[in-house]
Amino acid sequence: MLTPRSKGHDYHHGDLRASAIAAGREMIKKGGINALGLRKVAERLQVSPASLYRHFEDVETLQAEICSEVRQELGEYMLVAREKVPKSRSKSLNAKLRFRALGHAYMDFANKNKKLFESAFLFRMHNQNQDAEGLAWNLLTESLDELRSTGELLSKTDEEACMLAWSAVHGLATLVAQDAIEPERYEQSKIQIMNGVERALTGKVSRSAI
Amino acid sequence: MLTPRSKGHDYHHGDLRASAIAAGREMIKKGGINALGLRKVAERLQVSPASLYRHFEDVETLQAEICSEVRQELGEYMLVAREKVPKSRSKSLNAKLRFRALGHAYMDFANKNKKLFESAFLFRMHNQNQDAEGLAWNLLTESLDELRSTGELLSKTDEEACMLAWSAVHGLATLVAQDAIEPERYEQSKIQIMNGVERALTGKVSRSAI
DNA sequence: TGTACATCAGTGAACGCGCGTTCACTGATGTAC
DNA sequence: TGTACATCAGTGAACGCGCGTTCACTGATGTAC
Repeated sequence: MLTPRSKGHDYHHGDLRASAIAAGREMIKKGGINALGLRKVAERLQVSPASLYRHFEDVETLQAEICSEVRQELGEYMLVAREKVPKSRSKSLNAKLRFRALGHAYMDFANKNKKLFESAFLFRMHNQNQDAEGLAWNLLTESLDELRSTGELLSKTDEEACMLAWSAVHGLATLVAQDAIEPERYEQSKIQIMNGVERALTGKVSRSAI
Repeated sequence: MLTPRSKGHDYHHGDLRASAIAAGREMIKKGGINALGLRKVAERLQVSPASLYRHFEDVETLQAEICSEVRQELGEYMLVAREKVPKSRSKSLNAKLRFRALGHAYMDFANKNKKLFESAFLFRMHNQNQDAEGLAWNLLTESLDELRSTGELLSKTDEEACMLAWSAVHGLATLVAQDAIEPERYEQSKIQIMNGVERALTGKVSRSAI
């Protein structure tokens, strides 16, 4: 069970599949979805183009798998951010802070990974609709449940809460990913969005939440 | 000054530039930004590929001009919708209705012209930053001024109003354009967004506005 | 422990394709005389 | 009104390029005996 590297130039790559996804991810990260190409991935991995067909049906499958992976990353990024929120005495404040952390994380991910974020939603595989986008979405509804259970959610707004929160946060994320927001205004904008959403959902904005 | 058509097969096209933009627009409308190609446009117009270089520096210029035109269309679509709003007695109700009309129009345009909308913001020409996107944006700030002058805008929200309104509306527009919203839920979602935004900006939602 | 063999992840050469762009050209048009 | 000429929007053929995909192949690996 020695590592295959030890034997001369490895005829077998080791884990070409994972490497291809990682390499493709980097290409999208740098140049957007159109920068990804099967031949370019092969060249980057010092491997023949044909070899990739052992692992992916075609180039679209590769695209879709990378995008799915990025959506998963986004969800995990949000999860981590939420868990970092320090516990506060008040349950309701806690719920608000956790909610805001999710929103911030979503937008920050888009800001840090503009091209990846932009691409992630362009190709959804039809076979698995709610795998990864589901994670971000589930975190949102979970968070709204939390707010609701502490009585912070205006009863009138309950139905529309999800839609508004999602659209507003996704909207700014999209704008920042497309460089439509001046970088120096981003942090401020992010807070404005969360304030607006919080005001719409709860009728006010907690000072300590800002 | 007879129409050039009258003379056999027209060697000169008439207005190749405008035709090319129109043809390109249709291609993007059907197949997204990647469906646009210089050779395809030429073929569609029954014209040699080289002829297009009399009117466009390269294919990117053509792309950019089409996208700019679509942004202009979007603004005009909003303008028309706003002017259709019947005048009401109350100035403040009037301002709200006009505001909502703008938001609805923005999202409706995206819903009716998914691919065009999606593409419109992908390519902004660097030479003219605020021509056409400016129109939609200017209508928004104009509308917020209107709300402010009737005293409907919460003073606290003033700074963030613009950002929230823009992000929320643009967010749903993006989602619907990418087929991330089930068609039968679109109308409802649209209203939810505008209710949420209005609540965030004014602290309440007028019954007569829904 | 050594040998024969099936497996299958890789190779490398070739395929056809459509793309954007170039170039020397042609012929319709409007203008000057 | 008729003719010579400059203009310039079109032609059509060719360019090189990079792409996704295919195919018969090769050789490293693990397994059965």
